[in-house]
Amino acid sequence: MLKITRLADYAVLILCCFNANTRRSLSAPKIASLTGISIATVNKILSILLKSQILKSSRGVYGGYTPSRKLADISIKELIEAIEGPVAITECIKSEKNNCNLFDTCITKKTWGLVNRAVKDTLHNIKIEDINNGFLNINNNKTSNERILR
Amino acid sequence: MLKITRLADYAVLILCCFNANTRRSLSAPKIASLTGISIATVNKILSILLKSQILKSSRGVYGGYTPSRKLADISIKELIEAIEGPVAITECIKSEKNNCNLFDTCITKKTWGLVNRAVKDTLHNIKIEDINNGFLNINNNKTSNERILR
DNA sequence: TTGATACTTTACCAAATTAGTATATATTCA
DNA sequence: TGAATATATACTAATTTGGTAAAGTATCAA
Repeated sequence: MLKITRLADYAVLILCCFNANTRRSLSAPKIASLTGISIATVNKILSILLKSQILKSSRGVYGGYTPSRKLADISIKELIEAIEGPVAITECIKSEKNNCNLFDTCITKKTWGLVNRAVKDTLHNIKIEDINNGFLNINNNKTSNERILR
Repeated sequence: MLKITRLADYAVLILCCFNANTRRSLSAPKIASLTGISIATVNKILSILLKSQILKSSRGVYGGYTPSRKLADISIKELIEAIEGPVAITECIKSEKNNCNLFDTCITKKTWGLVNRAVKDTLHNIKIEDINNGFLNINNNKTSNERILR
């Protein structure tokens, strides 16, 4: 199904807990209580986001997590890819390594490549800050209007 | 993962076997040999597309399948939805029925609604005929450029 | 130095989804 | 009547997913 995983969904929700202005770090238990996600699951996600260097952390009593970059620079696409790996709406997109028997003869491969790019662009253009501001403008950028893909 | 199922992928490939000009019907074995998909799997997909009234069929020695409508009017979105059900990139999109514990409090719900619409639009704008012509213009229509979603 | 708080890593498992196949039946027409 | 075709249902193996558990390591303040 054309669906992101629940963990990726959670990752976005978690990033939305941080405030663009105050540089406050948040502990995992705090995030769990803010979002309603279980602490174990929160931990799992945070450690992935840490490895992807989207978050940084500090240990100890006053430890916690903070975004490594501005919320205006962190996109939904990044978060989804941190959790799920590269966005690839079909098998043939993610691989040189031919994981589909039809790879060589298939005539729709090219199409999926284009669709994939369109989806990725959409996800890339939505930043956490946009969500927090409650204001979203989901358009491809102007250049995409002239883009004729073949 | 943000991926369509392989069967949905196949469905698109199968529709691409039909020719916009000749109204020839194709048998399941013929489609299997054209695409390289196994006959059993082809049968499975064809019967789904039949129920969705995207294809019509006739039995008997000269039987086979034909698209119910023009290839210019059949979108990728339709085919994906025939196989997988409505496009819903998150749990909260497809349901009144609250399948996510966070439904009531979640602040990203609205965002996913907008992303979902953008993805659906993209898929809707690609028709089988476009693929067969090898010419694709994946843009949202002009009105979408002015669309400010909030 | 000790204990509370928090991060970190790894592994596990149940449930759901997916892909593919198999089997049996019905219809058409030469 | 038999060959070619559609139609329907059920089954299974493999994979993915969501969620949890357990056993650490680090920091800091009392």
